Amino acid sequence: MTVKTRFAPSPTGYLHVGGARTALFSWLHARKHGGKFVLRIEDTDLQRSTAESINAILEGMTWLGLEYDDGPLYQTHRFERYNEIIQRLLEDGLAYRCDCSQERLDRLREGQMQRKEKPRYDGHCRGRKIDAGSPHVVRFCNPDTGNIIVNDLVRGKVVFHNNELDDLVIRRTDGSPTYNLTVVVDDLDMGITTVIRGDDHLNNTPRQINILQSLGQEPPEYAHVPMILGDDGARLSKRHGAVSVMEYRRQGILPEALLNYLVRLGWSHGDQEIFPIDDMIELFDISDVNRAASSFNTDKLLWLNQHYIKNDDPARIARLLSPHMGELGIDPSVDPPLVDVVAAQQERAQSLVEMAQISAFFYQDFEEYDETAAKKHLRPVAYDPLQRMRAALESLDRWEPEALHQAVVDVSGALDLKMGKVAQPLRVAVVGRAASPGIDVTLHLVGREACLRRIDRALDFIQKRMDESAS
RNA sequence: GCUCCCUUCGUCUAGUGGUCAGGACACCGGCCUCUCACGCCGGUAACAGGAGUUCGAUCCUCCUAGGGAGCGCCA
Repeated sequence: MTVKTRFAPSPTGYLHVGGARTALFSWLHARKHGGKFVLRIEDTDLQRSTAESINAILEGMTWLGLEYDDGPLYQTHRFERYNEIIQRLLEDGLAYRCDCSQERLDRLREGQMQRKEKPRYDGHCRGRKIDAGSPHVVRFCNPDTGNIIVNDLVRGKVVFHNNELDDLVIRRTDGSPTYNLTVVVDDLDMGITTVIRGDDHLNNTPRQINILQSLGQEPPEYAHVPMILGDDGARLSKRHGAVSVMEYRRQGILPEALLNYLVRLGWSHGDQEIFPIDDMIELFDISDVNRAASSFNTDKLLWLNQHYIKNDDPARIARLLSPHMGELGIDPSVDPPLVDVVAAQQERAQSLVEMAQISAFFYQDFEEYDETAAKKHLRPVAYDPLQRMRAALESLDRWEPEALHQAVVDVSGALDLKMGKVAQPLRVAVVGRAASPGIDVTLHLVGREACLRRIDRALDFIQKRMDESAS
């Protein structure tokens, strides 16, 4: 049988990293086994489902490259089918109408809680004949005895007792079907062989198996993967920072870095840390996923991100960096070529946002010197070296890295100074900070005109300092 | 409250009835070096607790503690 998995989010928010990870696992499982991966939108909650949310989910899936072979399928388009099944269950006596009032249910619940029992429906309407024309819900007639055994691919064997379960509502008063019914019907109709989802659904599984069996069907395989926690061990939420997949894109994370990070959360293959997509598909095995929840660690994600930035084709990184430059008000299509900037900065940034920030000086004069850098390097002792550097640079007829490097070496030699004594003031003068790519590449990319202009500015700056201390 | 699930360095994890309990991120040293970064070398750091089984338990069993999920006319 061909493997078929699905990702079935409810469109009530953004695609968050936890959802993205279960989607990734499902996708990997399908790809590994040459199967199909389906995207299904569980939008039966008409109050909370929104079109924006659907778009956000689709956008997130696309960005991550988790392409689906079928879908998106919408549950709201399938109400007829669900009703057909509900009707069948009613006719077979496996479901029944219930008109218990909210008050009665509340009272029942309250009494059970007081007696320290698990709150659940008491089957009051099971034997009653309720007119189909009057307001009612439909409940599934859950077996009273026996066990349900789930052989979970991640959890192993989990046993549930039917006497712990109750008769759940499968159709609301307004005629709409509920989650536990729709999942069962959809997974069945779509031929899903492996249900991979968050472990918050583990407790729903026996109910769904019961419905499935009452329809005369065999349950699919299940794999309940643990959730993702925040740095502090609490359930991941907005206060931990970014939870939306698209937020990571805004923060300059590469999709392959996020995927690599997510696949290693709760899963591993020996000591391997770097997993390009093809490796993941080859090596991933859903049954190797850990049972315990794991905490999201942004530092490690950034490390992976830096790894991918560092090792990727500069042209691609430049393309991805471009919008982040735009955010800073820089037109990335002017000189120097963004690809050259990327090549120079590739090992120096953990994110595209950071790369944009540390690369702005290539395109525009900086506002102010970094205070400590100026204090340390733009001092009176640096005046003479800077002035000589300016002269040397001005007379240079080739503005190329080798020639620029030689110029710095020559000036240091002439003054009998270590190279750093010349290069650092020069760097601060040209970039405004104490850190940048190699001084030769930096000067080259900034360009002659801007370099000379900024050196003059630095000389003025030092002159002013000297004047001030003299008076 | 009841049912189900989980527990190895701060974090992600490997691991076996006998290991100096391994790797990665982070952190701390050092090297490289015009700065930063990269890279390289080294270091700190963990089997939740208690019983039992066993010649021997991180590993098997039970209990406790802690964490999580579910118990909706939400999904």
